[in-house]
Amino acid sequence: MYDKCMAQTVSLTKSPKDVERLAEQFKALGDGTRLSLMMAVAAGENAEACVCDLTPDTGLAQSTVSHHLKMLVDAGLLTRTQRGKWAFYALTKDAQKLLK
Amino acid sequence: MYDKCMAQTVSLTKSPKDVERLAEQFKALGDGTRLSLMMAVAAGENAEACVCDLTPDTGLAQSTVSHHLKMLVDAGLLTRTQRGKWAFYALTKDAQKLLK
DNA sequence: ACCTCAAATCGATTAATGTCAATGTATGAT
DNA sequence: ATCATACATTGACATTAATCGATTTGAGGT
Repeated sequence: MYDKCMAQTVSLTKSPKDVERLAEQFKALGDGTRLSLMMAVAAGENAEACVCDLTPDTGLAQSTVSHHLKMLVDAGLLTRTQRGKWAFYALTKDAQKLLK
Repeated sequence: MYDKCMAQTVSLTKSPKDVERLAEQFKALGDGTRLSLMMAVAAGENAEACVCDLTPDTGLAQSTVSHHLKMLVDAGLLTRTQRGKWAFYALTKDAQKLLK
């Protein structure tokens, strides 16, 4: 019935580097804890939040939350701003695009 | 200067189950190999591709590619259709939304 | 029936990730 | 100067994930 595989793949639209960067962002979002953190930040007043507000809801240690937030910053999904004793995190453009 | 943390988080818009599902989809996309597979599928003729076309570009073993494709199907990002000896994979609506 | 080809599954190994407790650092208050 | 608070970093541990080779399944062809 079928005598050959009809499909043909063509060259990708994104460079390998772009793919890796995008994969890094997806990976950062691909964890329940981190995705919840992102949504908590987005839902915060002025669309930002500090660690002290974010930690309790997670049920995790503060150091763990801090670690996850760093990953999200490194992936270009959150910005970090120090204000007084607190560090405020907010979504980047990339994050808004991916979570839209 | 600042005497309290001003930010307040509010309840999330998505249920925990939705968050977990979405996180699973992001996790599935959060791997260079799988993301490349998704783009190769999208770029294929009729926006579909079979394993035999996808495998060579990855440089990985066929069993590994098959494993990744299964993960993408389980996450609801790809559909699988058997045609003759070949299995054709295509993007789901969810995938099109996330990769747009 | 047998053979071939495409793909999936299995078992094992190695690498990466999530988590915590403990410690370090920086900021502001007393 | 000391202290408390808010976060970050480190080191260790347990779990998960990526990968391969070998085997199995399934669909057609001879």
